[in-house]
Amino acid sequence: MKTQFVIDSDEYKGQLNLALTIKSGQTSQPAWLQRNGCFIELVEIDGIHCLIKAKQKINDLYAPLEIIAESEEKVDEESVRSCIMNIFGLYDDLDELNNYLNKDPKLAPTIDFCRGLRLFKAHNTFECIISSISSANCSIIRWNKAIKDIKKKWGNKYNFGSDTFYTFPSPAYLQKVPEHELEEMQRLEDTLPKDYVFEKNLKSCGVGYRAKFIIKTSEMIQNNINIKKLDKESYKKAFDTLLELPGVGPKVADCILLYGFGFKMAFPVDVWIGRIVSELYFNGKEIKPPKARLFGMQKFGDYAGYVQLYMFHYARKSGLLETLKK
DNA sequence: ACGCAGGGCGATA
DNA sequence: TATCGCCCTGCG
Repeated sequence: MKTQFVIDSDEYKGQLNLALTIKSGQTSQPAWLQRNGCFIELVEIDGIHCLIKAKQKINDLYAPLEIIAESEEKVDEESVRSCIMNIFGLYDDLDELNNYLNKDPKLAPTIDFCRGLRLFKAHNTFECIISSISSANCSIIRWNKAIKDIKKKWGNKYNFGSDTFYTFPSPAYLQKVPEHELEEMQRLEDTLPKDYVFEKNLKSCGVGYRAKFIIKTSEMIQNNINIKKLDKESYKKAFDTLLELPGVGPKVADCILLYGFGFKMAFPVDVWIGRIVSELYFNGKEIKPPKARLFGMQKFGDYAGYVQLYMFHYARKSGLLETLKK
């Protein structure tokens, strides 16, 4: 089945730069596959796995967003539409955001660098949680590869034409996978061929010491902690709940809340955001992450998530980041 | 080769 | 409550 439609710029507020939104290196989900100017990902909508193709003409921030959804069963077009609107941050009012940024002399310069940049939300909250845990103390390339490996080893395979995609495994499934080679070996003891290659364990995905965090977190989400209702909670309560998960500290929790659950007042502080805040608002005096986080949340309120996104992209593109490296 | 970057954790005061 | 060494791997 194929569902095809367009989202015009008059259906949301402000501009859209689809490519920038997807590629701005946000922590929550691996980058979408890019081919022939299309961005492609397998997304579950109303319980149906759909191959989503998203396309926007380049160099026109008001160009319509063209969507094609392919699935075996028929999927409701309105469901696809609202899912896409959410993923690409099209419910956010960028005109209003720019007005806000304009009032702060430190933030006004970010506007020109970030036109049409929106918060790229995760389509699978569990995947978002595991991605965020994997991203801690880790480069983007490395955790992206780790997530890809996890999907390939334990996800369900979907073929669309010549393309193969994998779902992200469920918590119930992921809590049971072997942590490392030794555990994989012990489980297979009786049936082991002589030349067996141990590669179906979490560590072989390159997650390092985070393997045990990932398994324990999967177990807790399966058994104790209900993440389905997290977006109905207050920010504070949801934050504290996430901190119970192993491998989740303040930065990771805020990424999950912002990109996975849409809490726009979250202000995830990594070393870079910490340095940028110190530079812009404290004359370069070092502000430690917990302080920077509180400062950001108090100063920017419901804009905190966007401010963090815009600050980082601005710092990267303006050369500020380079000067902060030393 | 080898030292460092990147968050969270557990032990320390 | 804050600080510190360690965890793992890719990169320069």
